[in-house]
Amino acid sequence: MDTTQRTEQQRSADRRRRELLEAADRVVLRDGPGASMNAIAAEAGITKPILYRHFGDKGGLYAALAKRHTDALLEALRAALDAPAERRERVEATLDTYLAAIEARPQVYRFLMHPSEGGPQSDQGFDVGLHSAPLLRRMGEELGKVIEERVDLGPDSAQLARVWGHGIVGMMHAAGDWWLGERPCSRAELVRSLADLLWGRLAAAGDKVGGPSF
Amino acid sequence: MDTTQRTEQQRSADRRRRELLEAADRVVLRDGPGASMNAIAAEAGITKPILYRHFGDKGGLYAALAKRHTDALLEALRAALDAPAERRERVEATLDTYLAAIEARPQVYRFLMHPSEGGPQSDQGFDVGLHSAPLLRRMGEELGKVIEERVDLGPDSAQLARVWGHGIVGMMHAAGDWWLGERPCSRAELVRSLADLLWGRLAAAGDKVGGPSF
DNA sequence: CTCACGTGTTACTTGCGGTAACAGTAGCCT
DNA sequence: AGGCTACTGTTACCGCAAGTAACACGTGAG
Repeated sequence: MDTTQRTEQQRSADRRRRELLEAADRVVLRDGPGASMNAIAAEAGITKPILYRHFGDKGGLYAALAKRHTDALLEALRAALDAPAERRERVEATLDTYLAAIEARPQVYRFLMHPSEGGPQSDQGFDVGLHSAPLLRRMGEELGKVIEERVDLGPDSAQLARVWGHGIVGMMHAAGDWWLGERPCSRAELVRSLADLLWGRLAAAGDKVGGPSF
Repeated sequence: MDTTQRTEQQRSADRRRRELLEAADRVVLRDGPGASMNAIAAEAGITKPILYRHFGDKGGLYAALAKRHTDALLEALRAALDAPAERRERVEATLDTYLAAIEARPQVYRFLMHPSEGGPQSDQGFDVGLHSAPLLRRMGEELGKVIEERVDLGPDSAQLARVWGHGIVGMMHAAGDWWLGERPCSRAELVRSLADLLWGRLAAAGDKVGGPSF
């Protein structure tokens, strides 16, 4: 049987794969999301066809690359989410974890969310919709699950929790994206503002009376 | 003076421009967001360089195309947002307006948000980050302004309102995107769920006691 | 020794965005 | 009238990136 040999070679292949991914990571961080397959292959010290043998096409490489970061981020979020603390505290910790991650590695973040906006002639890229969506979807689904597990929402809780999961993730993402671009306030303030929003402060606030021109 | 002639020709150019945009619209709706400049030119009955003379580059065409739809959507949202009604009603109307729009024209929506995911060899596209962001940004800014105008948030209201504007838009967008893909419930239910979230139901709900494995 | 197989290469095709360089046509000026 | 300008349109091309075919080297098994 060749099982032993096969596993041997598979290990070798896996190691190469990891090396290639790390090289791709370096290139993406340096050249921005518009990195070409040629550039990645060069960084890895090899040539294009090998990349294609390992990852099929550019989407495959991207997916593998995204999965690494996505998994790491999701794990951090899960930790914040599952901490034994008050709900508000957990929510703030989760928001802060996410925002800290995108603040610490904006290049990675931009790669995952908005590929192809780095280089001079820029685009020439692949697709984001096919990959960024999965990241947000996964986050939304996970959060939905956690909400359903830990919060008592009465009937239809499953549906409601999923809606909220995706909605909250989207809120976090959009606000984070905007914040990262404009930096209008500190991270802590942003976290607090968003938590306040989730805590119903919009409903609780009063109308402004002396509105303009009404 | 050649002002008359100039305006004359400008009008002609504007008409052509509109025709080209409509052709582009048709192609994008048919071929998905991966439509090539050649295809658009062919649909318009002309050839590529004319498109480039009118729009500069693909980004220009995309921006013009996006602006049409974006403006229309924003106007509808403004109407729902500025209606003379209770706040919760206005919020629900706005959410419903947005969701109805993306439900009615999912192709347009997918083009604006996730270009390049239609065709078989798909990508080969331009960038979305540079264009979808502006749409969400504009919506977030507008909503933030309205919130600041109409809701009494105490000190720091400007900042808070902007954060909330972007956050709520992101929530709406992510939930709508997910909903559009999976259709897990009716539009009305989704609107209600999201409004409930904004109304602080997350904070108000109790913990689930018999959690699994804790 | 040879044969299969995995790793690597060069050299190519295809298809895109984008750009010259050229051709026809309308109106204006003298 | 006849030429000048300005616009619209074309064909043919460049550059570049994704993806592929075909060939070359090394190595362990029979």
